[in-house]
Amino acid sequence: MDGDFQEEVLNRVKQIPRGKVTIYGAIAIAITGSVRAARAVGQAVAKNPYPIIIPCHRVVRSDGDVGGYSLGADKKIRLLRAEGIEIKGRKVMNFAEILFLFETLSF
DNA sequence: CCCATGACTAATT
DNA sequence: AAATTAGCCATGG
Repeated sequence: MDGDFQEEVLNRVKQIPRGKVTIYGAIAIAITGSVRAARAVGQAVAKNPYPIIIPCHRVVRSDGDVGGYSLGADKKIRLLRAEGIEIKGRKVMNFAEILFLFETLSF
């Protein structure tokens, strides 16, 4: 697909429904086809120009840890809880239940 | 073009 | 189960 990697990332982030989360690796796979670009995805969302508006707080680590946030991890946790997501310590509860993954069109 | 950086991961200890 | 480690990739200097 076209253009800018960061733009692709933000487009995916916008698709994450309220009350759910996805992981960096899932976005990496959706865009590049490999989980290896997960770290680059983190770099991209770190520069998110519109936190909250673009819900990058719904992107967490593969192990269920909330991960980082430009406005601070604690802010990220508050936002997620406000959306009905339960968090214990730094871990997302019911992880598998609320995990959102992207479509893999196979023709 | 080479090098460092980081909101990551998987594997290992 | 928590901490380390090496690997990977898109940026920016």
